[in-house]
Amino acid sequence: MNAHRLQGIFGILLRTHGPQHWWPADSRFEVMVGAVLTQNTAWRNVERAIAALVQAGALEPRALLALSDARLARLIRSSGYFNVKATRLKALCRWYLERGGWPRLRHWPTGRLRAALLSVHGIGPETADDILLYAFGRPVFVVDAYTRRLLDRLGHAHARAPYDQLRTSLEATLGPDAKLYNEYHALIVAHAKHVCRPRPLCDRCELAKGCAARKKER
DNA sequence: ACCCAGGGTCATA
DNA sequence: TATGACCATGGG
Repeated sequence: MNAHRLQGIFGILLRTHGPQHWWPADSRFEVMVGAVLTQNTAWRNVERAIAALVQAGALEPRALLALSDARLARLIRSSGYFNVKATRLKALCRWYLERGGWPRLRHWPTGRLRAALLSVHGIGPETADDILLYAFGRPVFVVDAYTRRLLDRLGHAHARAPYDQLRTSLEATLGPDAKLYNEYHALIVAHAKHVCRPRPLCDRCELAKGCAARKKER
């Protein structure tokens, strides 16, 4: 799939859904926390968990680390997998503080930052890339299940390829552009939520023209 | 009652 | 490399 096609898809998504203004958070640290909490979880449930952390004054790395595991798990209960995610949040906070937080990490080259994030227990490729793009502003294309599903339906050759293969393919085609990647990923999520559900309703959007799932249903 | 949601780890083949 | 079990809440 060439650059023109990818940009065309972007244009359709943008016209259909409008600018998304992502990531919905008030701070870089909130982006990082949200990236962990939203792992395989509806955003609605994450919002409640973040509100509880704010209420507890724990949306800050030191304050979060000061909580007991049980207390933290209770606060983020609504986001599901709360025991797992409590451990992951603490691991991320420790990593963040031990390296001097934003004042230091902001100077790290993207490759080193990505490798470091991936070394944190519970931070996989998508969570790392959410943080790189939306907290650090790095030109990294975030790939998620929605991205694969959409690109697969539209006939992208690497839609089912391993994570980094698809990511680097998209980045190579589009060129490094954090603003574009920011909006593109947000639009894909918006599209998945409002139009292109697992049972495709592609008739409602312009992408219907190239949608394999729609062709199959007819 | 079932499926899905802005994944990741670990054990196994 | 590629499956499958597991983690768990909340909405449709």
